[in-house]
Order: sequence, then structure tokens, then C-alpha cells
Amino acid sequence: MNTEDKNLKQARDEFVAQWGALGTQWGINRTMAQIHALLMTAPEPMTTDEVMEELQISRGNAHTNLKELVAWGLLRAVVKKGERREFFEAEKDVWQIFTIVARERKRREIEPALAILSKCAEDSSGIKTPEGKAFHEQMRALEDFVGFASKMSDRISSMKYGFAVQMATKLLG
Amino acid sequence: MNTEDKNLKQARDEFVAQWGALGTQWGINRTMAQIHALLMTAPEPMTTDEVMEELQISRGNAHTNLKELVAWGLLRAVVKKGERREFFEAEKDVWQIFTIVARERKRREIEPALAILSKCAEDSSGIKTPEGKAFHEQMRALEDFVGFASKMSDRISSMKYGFAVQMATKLLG
DNA sequence: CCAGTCTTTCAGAATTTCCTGAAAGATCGG
DNA sequence: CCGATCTTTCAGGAAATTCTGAAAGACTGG
Repeated sequence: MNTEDKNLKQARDEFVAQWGALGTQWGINRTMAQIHALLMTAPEPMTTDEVMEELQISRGNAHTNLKELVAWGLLRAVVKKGERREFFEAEKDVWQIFTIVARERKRREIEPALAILSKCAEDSSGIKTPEGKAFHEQMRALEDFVGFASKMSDRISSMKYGFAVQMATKLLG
Repeated sequence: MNTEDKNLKQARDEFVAQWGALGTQWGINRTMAQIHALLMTAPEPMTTDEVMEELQISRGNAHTNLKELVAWGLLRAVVKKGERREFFEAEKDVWQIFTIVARERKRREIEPALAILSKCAEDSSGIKTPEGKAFHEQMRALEDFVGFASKMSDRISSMKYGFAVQMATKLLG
């Protein structure tokens, strides 16, 4: 292997390792983040066995996380003609990646919060004591805000990239 | 205790329990989220012992998470005159809470990602092979996007609430 | 069908994260 | 200073999460 290929391999390994470590901060497990990093920077789709080999992980682990990434929409399973096994390739478009992650986070973080807040606001709506009113008011304020954030998230996620950038640029200007 | 007080206690306990469970999804530990919920809905500042009692947790746990919340800026330690022990009160303004959480998440999630991407883009900038170029390009695209997101986050976090709502409303309209 | 290949599942092991309880440290009034 | 009260730290235990490896299941070409 020549020097350039070695440098590339080193840079890519670094990326995979660091991205994996970062995954933890994002509430994503290390392996899932590593596989995502690996495939985002793979010139060709890869098989389960190649992923196992590259990351030195078990078949079960590789399988579970590959499927999870497919469920998110960050990977696609592809079939090559004449091949029985599945290959996986990553979505590489940054705006696509962003919208997928945003939607998933909304589903896992915002929506459950909204459900709790709505229920608590509802449950406390009839209480007449000053403390009850304060509690209700706090729940309502949070509910409003989180509901608002939820709508914003939808709106932005469904924009075309160009439009979002244009809008954001105006904001940053 | 009368019916209304009971209902309030029940609603509040529900909120604390659910918010705590949700904390896990947010990458925050359960106790920290519970304490935050408890204090956000407390009519008066509370002491460590009251928090321990209410949530049935150990002193160490209560102490550590109270301090962590203070470090985030979600709680303030207050002193009552004639009292030696510390009381804690929560920031209750939703926009404040949002900006604090946004800043913290940026620090823990976005900035490390940006550092990795910059380094990997830099390390691969000189590689001349097609695969090296593709890798470099992918790193650069991610770096650009994450850098952009970082700026956006700053910009929004430093807005006045009214302005942010106005802007967002235009977007939602 | 059968043999070979690939995929899926899952019980238990390994690892990571979180919590407890107790002891040590700080602060204060007298 | 001293005793009382409150705060901080941290070693070890508990709980939650993640990973392994092996076995069972599914598919395919012959």
C-alpha cells in the first residue's frame, strides 16, 4: 500500500474512532456511530462481514446496528446482482442526514415531552389554589414552547436545503 | 390535606416521575431531570434534605445533581437570611431554559463534532487519489454544515424571546 | 429436498453509568 | 477553640446498557 492510501486509511480510522466516541454524547451507542462513520466514508457499499472485520465487532452487534441505522434511514440495504448477501450504503447528503436525525430526535425527545406536559396541564387545569394555578401555568408555558419547537422542527426538516440556507443566511447576516 | 392539594401533589409527582424517565432520552440522568422537574414546579426554594426526602434519594446523589444543575445554570443557589443551609430555586422562564440547554448541547455535541471534522478534513487535504478526494470532500461538507449549525445555534440563543417568536412565526405562517 | 450461505435472535457476559452511605471537610455561633 | 450543622467527596455496590457467540431460521441453486 502506498503512502497516500496509508494516509487515507489513517484519517478514516481516526474519523471512525472519534465519531464513535462522540456518538455516546449524542445518545447513540458507539458501534452505531462507528458503523455510520465507516459507511459514510466508504467508496462502495459494504457487507456485514466487512463491517465486522473493519470494526472488530461481533456478528450480532454488527447486524443489530446495521438494521437500526436502516430503520433510521441513515443506511440503505442494496443488492448487487449475482450476490446473495446484503450490502449497505450510507446516505451521504448532509441535509438529508440532518433532517433524518432531526426527525428522529423530535420523535424520541420532543413528542414524549409534549405528551407529558399536555397531560399534566390538563390534570391540573381545575385546581383553584394559588399553588395549583402556578403549577398549571408552568405546565402550559412549557407545553406551548415545546409544541412550538415541534412545529419549527417539522417546518425546517421539510424545507429544501437551498431554501433553508437562504433563510438561515438572512438570519446570520 | 384537602382534595385540591391532593390532586396537585399527584399531578406534580406524575410530572417529576415522567420528566425523570424522559431525561434518559435526553442524555441526562434520571435524578438530574427529576430534581429539575421538582424545582421547576416548587413554589419555594428547597434544601438538599427536602429534595432527598421528596425523591427518596441519597445525600450524595442529591448533592451531585443539584450542583450539576447549578453548573448548567438551570438552578440557582440562594441564601435565606437567618438560615445556614443552601436553598435551590429553578429558572422557570422557558426561553431561558431553552437557551441554557441549547448552549450546553452545542458545547457537548456540536463543538466536539466540529473539531473532529476539521481535523479529518485537514489531514486528508493533500491526498490525491480519487478515494482520498471523496473522503476529504465528505469531511468538508460535514464540517461546513456543522459549522453553520453552530453559528445558527449561537444566533438563536442570543435572541430576545419576542424576536425569536416573531421570526419563527413568520416561518410557520 | 438438501447443502451451503446468509440473516436473525437472544441468553448471558462485559462494560459503562449511576447511586449509596459514610467519612472527611468546611463554616458558624457561642 | 469547640460542638453543631451543613457540604463535599469517593470507594464500592447496583442498575442499565451494550456486546458476544452460538444456535436457529430463512433463502437459494442445484
